This record gives sequence, C-alpha cells and structure tokens, in this order.
Amino acid sequence: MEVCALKYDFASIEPKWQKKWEEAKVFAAADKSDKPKFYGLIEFPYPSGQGLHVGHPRPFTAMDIVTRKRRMDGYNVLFPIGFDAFGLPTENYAIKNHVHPAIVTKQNIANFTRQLKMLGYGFDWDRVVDTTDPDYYKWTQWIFLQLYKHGLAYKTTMPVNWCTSCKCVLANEEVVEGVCERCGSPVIRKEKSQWMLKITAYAQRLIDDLDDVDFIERVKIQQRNWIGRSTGAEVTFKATTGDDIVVFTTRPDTLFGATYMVLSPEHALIKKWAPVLKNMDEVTAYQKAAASKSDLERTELNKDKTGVCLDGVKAVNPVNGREIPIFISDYVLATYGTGAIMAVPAHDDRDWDFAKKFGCEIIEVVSGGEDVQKAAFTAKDDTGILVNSEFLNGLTVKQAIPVITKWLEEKGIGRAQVNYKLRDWVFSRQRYWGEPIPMVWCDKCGWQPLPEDQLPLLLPEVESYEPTDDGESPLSKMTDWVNTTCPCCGGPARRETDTMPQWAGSSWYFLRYMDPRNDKALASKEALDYWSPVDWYNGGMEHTTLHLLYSRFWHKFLYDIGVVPTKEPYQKRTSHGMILGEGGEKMSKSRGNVVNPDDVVKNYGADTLRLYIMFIGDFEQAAVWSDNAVKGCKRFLDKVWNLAESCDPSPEHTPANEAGLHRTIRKVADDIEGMKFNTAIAAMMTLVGDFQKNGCSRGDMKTLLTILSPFAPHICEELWEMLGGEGFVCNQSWPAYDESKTVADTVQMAVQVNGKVRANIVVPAGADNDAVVAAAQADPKVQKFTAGMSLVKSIVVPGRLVNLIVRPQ
RNA sequence: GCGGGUAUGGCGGAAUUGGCAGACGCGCAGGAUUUAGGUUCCUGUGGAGCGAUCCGUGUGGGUUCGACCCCCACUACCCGUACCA
Repeated sequence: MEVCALKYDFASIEPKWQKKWEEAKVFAAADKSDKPKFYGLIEFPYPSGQGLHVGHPRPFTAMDIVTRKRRMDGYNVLFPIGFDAFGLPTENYAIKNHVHPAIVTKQNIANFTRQLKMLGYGFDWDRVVDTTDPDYYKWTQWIFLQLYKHGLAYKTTMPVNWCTSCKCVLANEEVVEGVCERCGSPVIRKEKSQWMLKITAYAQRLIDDLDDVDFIERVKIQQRNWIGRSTGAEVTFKATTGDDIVVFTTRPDTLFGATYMVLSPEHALIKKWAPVLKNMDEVTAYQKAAASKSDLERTELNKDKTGVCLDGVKAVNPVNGREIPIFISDYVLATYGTGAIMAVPAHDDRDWDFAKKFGCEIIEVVSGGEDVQKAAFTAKDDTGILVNSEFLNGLTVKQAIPVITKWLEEKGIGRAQVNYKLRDWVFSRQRYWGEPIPMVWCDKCGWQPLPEDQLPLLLPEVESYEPTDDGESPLSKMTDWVNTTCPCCGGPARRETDTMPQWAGSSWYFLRYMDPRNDKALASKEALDYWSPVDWYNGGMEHTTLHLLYSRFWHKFLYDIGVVPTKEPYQKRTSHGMILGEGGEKMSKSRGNVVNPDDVVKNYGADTLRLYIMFIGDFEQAAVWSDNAVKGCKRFLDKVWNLAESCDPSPEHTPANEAGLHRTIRKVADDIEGMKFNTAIAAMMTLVGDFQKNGCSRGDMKTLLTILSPFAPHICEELWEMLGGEGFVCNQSWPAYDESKTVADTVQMAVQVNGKVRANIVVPAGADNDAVVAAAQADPKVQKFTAGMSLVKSIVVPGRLVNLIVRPQ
C-alpha cells in the first residue's frame, strides 16, 4: 500500500493561520520602534450590502504583499483598514427597509470584516476606524470648525447641481454627463444656500507641491488638468452706461480683434441695466430658458450657439475706442473667470461660431493662418504675427502678450491674471446619513460655530430618512434637535440641518490610523510625527480628482494650522486597473457577471484567489476575470505542496537550483517594488518547474516559501511549519541573494548572420568577444551561411547574441 | 475638440528598455495512469511549407549591423474631460 500523502487542505489551513497571526499579533504596528517605519495604505472600502467585490482584492492584495515584504525587510509597518461608512446606498437601503442606517452599517462592516480576514490580509485590526462612529466624526466636525474659523468654510447661495431623484445637491464631481452619478437621473441647476469649502485658495499649492511627491504621472496630469490653471489678463471695458465690464482672457494680444462682448445669462450687470434695455423681455426669457436647462441639455446643445444682443447698451474697446455690441449667451459660464468675455471671432472657435450665426464682424489680428472668414486661427505659438494692432504689429503672439499686458497695466485698465477651473467644494448634503455640520444660526449673531467641547454633535434618531419635498434634510423635521441656543448670545437659535458629503470622513482617515483611540486630538503629535507621511498609497484612478484632491487640500490646511508635520499626506501614489467580468465588461448585478470572493475562496482557497488576482495581468491595466485561469494558480500551489512533502531533507541548496534561486529572489524583490506582481509569480512558477526537473531540498523549499509567503501566506506558513521552520514564515527576513550566483557557468548565445538568427552556441559565462566570435564562426550551421563570404564586422552583446556581418568575397 | 492610455498567438499576457518575439498561465491536441469521468504526469502548440527555409508584434514610411521598443505620418479601441474664454 502506498502511503497516502496529506492533501493540500486550504479550507482548514487558512483559518488556522489567520487565528495564529491574530493571537500572536504579528501585524500590529508598534508605536515606537528602532526599526525604520513604513506606512502602506489602501483606500478604505465603503461597506455596501453586497459585500466584497473581486475588484477589492486587487489593490488590497498588492499592498498586503508590499507591506509583508517591508516587514521581512525589517520595517516597522503600519498597514491599517477601516470603513468609509456614511453614504447614500446605506441610507437608501434604510429608507426602503425601515432599518436604522447605523444597524445596516454595523451588519455590513461585520460582513466585510469576515471577508477581509478570510483573505488573510495583514491588517492591524486594533486600529480599525469607522467614519460613522461618533468618536471618529467628532474630529471630522472639529476639522470643519477649524476651516470655518480660518475663513475657509462659508455659506452662500449659489446655483448648485440638484439631482431630481435623490432630491439632493451634488458636487460637480458627482455629476456625470449631466446625470447623477449614483442614480442616473437628470441634474438641474437650483439656487440653494450651501456650505462651501474654499479649496480654490489652495489651487496653486495643490499644483506646485505635486513636484515634491512620487505619484504616477497620469495622476499628476489629471490633477493638474482638473485644477486647470490658465494665465492671461483681466481687462476692463467701459459700457456706454458708464459701468465697468471686467473680462478674463488668455489672449490679451488679440484685444484689437475684439468685435463684441458676451456676458453669461446670470451676470449681475443685466439686472442693473434693465431700465435701459429695450429688449428686456427677450433677455429675461433667455435667462429663464438658460436656468431651466439641465446640464445634459446644455452639453447636448453646445454646438449650436444661442444668445440675445442687448439693445440699448454697448461696450467700448479700450485699445481703439470702438463701440461694440454686448450679447448674453450661455456659452459663457457665470462660474468661470468674471462671467464675461471679450469675443475675438477671428482667433477663437467658439466666438467664431457665434459671430457667424449673429453676423458679428471678424477682424484678423494675427496673420499666418487661413482666411479668418472661413475658420478661426487659434495658434498660440510663434507661427502667427500680429497685424491690424497698431503698436503690436509685427510681434509674435508670445512676444505680444507681455507687451499688451504691460500697456494695460500702465493705462490702469488691466493686469496679468491667473484663473483656475477648480471651484470651491460644495459641502452640504440634504441627507441624514452623514456628519452633522456643527453650526448654529442665530437671528441676532448670524452663523456661530458650535463650541468644540460640545463635539461630537450626534446625529439624532429620526423617524424617516427621506429628504423633504422641498429638498431639506430629514434633520429639519427634528424640532427638538434643531432648536437650540446661540453659543454667542444664549438666545434661541437653530442648528444647521444639512450634513457633510461622504468625502468628509475620507479626507483625513489616514491620520486617525496613527492614533485611533485618542480622545484629546485627532491623533497625538508624537504619532503624527512618527508615522507621517503615508509612504505608499494605492487607490483607484476614479478618486484622482475627488478624494485624492480633497484630502490633499485638508492636509495642507492642517499643516498650515500646525496640526500635521508634512505638507503632503502621501509620499507615493500608485493606481490599479479595474477587474472586468468575463467578456470584458464591467462587473454588475444587471449583467450577472459578478464574481463573489466567497465562492472563489470556497472552491480554491484564499491563497489561490490572491495569487490569481495578482497574476491576472499588468497591475495598472484593466484585466478580465477568467474562472479557468484561476485553476492554473491552484495547480501551482498543489505543485508547491507536493514538492514540499517529497523534498530531500537536506538544509542545503541543491547545486542545480542555486542560480535559479538567487535569480528568483532578486526578480521577486524587484517586481514587488515595481508592482509587477504578474511576472514575479511567473518567475516563481518557473522556479518550481526547475525544482520538479532537478529535484529539490528542504533548503530550496524553505527559500521558496519565504519569497512566496507575501503572495500566498497561508500555505507557506503551513509548509514552513511542516519543514521544521522556526516561528512564522512571515516574520523571516527576506532572503539575501548573491549577485555572482545568479549567473550560470555557461550561457547560451544566439548567433546571427546579417541580422538573422542561424544558430545557438554555448560559451563559458565570462568568455571574451574574440572567443565568442570564434566559437560562432566554428558552428557548422553558421558556416553554411558564411561560406565564401568575408567577415566585415561582428557585434557581440555579452551573454546574449553575436551578429556576424558578412559580404560576398 | 482637448488630455491620458492601449494595440503582440485561439485567450490573459511576457520581452533585462535597441539584442534569440511569444516567458508564465489558460485553452487545445496526442500519450501515460484510471473501469470511466475528474485529478495528476509527460509531449506538442504563432502562421505557411514534406523540407531546407520563408513570413510574422494595428497600418504606411524612416533610422540602425539589428526595431514590439526610437523618429515621422495614420487607423482603431478604452478612460478622463467637456463652450474653462
């Protein structure tokens, strides 16, 4: 009878080691340590009712590998986890099922926790944070108060994005193609009084400080584009009524070509001019039409310019004194620049379209393009030369801009100006499940911040979580809660009933991990000094212009008021690609192609899932899930298991495996650093193939288990124990490799004749070029192609190939 | 339109950054084990050709002894953004 080998029983091995790690607290970060610190961060999940999606394990496993590797390299590692638990889906579920969102949240967090533990991540579970915990949101509210006290939070009435279905204000970032990002309903403009955060005050620093951090380039580019800095000039035009009309332009050089002006429909001067406008009815009608258009309609109609010419008032071009007409049109945005433009149809596509439709004059002031009556000439470089522009004539565009800017400054009618696309952050939500904004309205004293000793301002219990029909938060119906006393005069006052957006809690959570149970501060100074900044933060590209930008803003503010020690929160930022369903489509319930990690773990084990999700392809690219390919990773682990059981008991390395082992140690280390997890795994698969061919020793296996353990930690712990290893494999040092041992004694080199591969030769590793050429020429297959030819030149790439260039004699 | 990215076997993807294209895995084919299926283990697997060989990295040019890689001109798809003056 053959002895039946122990089967690779992942279902019992995995929980066993998860329990042992937890009991031994192997992943707990030390608050003080002689070791260098490493803070690795993943974006904490939103605990949805659906549980973990297979998209989650990709970044989580990647950072788990990185942090496990860092621990083996001797770092004191902080790798925390938490839950970003405020937000609409939970609230919507609560509305539908009449359960308190806090209860739903608790259940969902429990389920997420179970799933995350099931995958064997080395999180420090003693530092879990939950943004809906009053001990946490106390500090979210505290930060808001500091922003308010420093003039960075203000309330204003402004047109906001209003979701017609959620009955809620949305940030610009939450409006996707004119519809609500969450529910897909049309978004319209609505005037509402909103709390705003002045992120625009940090626009320049948010651009400049990107130079000091190690973010992948596309993240930097996307943030810069989103902030949208443009330089130009502000110019004041006089209206015939005597009013000043200030415009922003990036092309002050084209001022002589400004043949009309356009104001946004919301521009304040229109109201002022009402008495003198002969066509005020038409103007009012246009304003109304523009306001009621949804964003969707605006963008759909953006090819066709509309507008109304103001009858009764004109503007004067300050450079030549010419009177020019003024229009209103919705192609000029109230929220950018000054809400008014000078139109230069000869050199701007939009102005050109408008001018053609409304019959405005088109005057060329930059030559070098085609006929400006047929198309606008918009080149901003040195290809164009100024004409019809008096003192600017003969200059290039680049030369003309400083000249005209200086001229405007001297005349007192303009100055250089920088503008940003970035707008202030709309911070109010008319929703229940968010942090209450700690502000009180007093008819006598105005808005008053809640005294800090009254924090946290708790969310009260309400009967219904639905917003009111007029768009007020459900909190507005809680009379007992709303009515309070003014912190300033003690008189009757009302609380703010809006709550904060979901982005609030996630804007600083990484700081709380450093000192999660502190009740005196968001984190102690010692903890902040020790752990800041986050060394490596991996997250999705979809958060580049939202969470990532918001949290950089908050962090810079906290830096300015002396709370945090670094200007930037994150030293390094990387990003992963999406996991798509089979067929290459986004995974979604409606498509029925969602893969549940629970099922994969049940069928193949967590180690196989971890390995597969890292092997699936380039970490930064989107990748398609394949049930079949998962099996390949399971087979690999089976082979590892079988080899460990059958290996030679020698603690030494098998000579035949020596070079492969050293090479793989180096390759896996380099690949983890470069997030090339797929090729790291491929290299270990190749090594295992070599073990099968060459045979392997216990020493070989233990080295393999050490470098495989960040990827597939459970099976490696089990086999490590089985082979008599000391302690946990995850606590071992990363094996050293010997550069000299990574090369074999002999190398195979390709021989090319005139650039075509004709043979392969084996030469000693250090062979010099002459010897290599001689060996190549001696090869019979090569001689077939060199017979009767003379050698003109030979190129030797050591260890790779030799190319013989020959010509007929 | 603008910004970013991608294009390599039947499929997912490699290629030391200018040096043997297709590593590794899936799938497929043949064989061994098995009563059978599954598992496991060999062997083969870019295309054409009996063959020596020839052709092959989206398209068309170029540089080079040598190009998936660099340059020029295109095409297709994906992501972001959208009248930002």
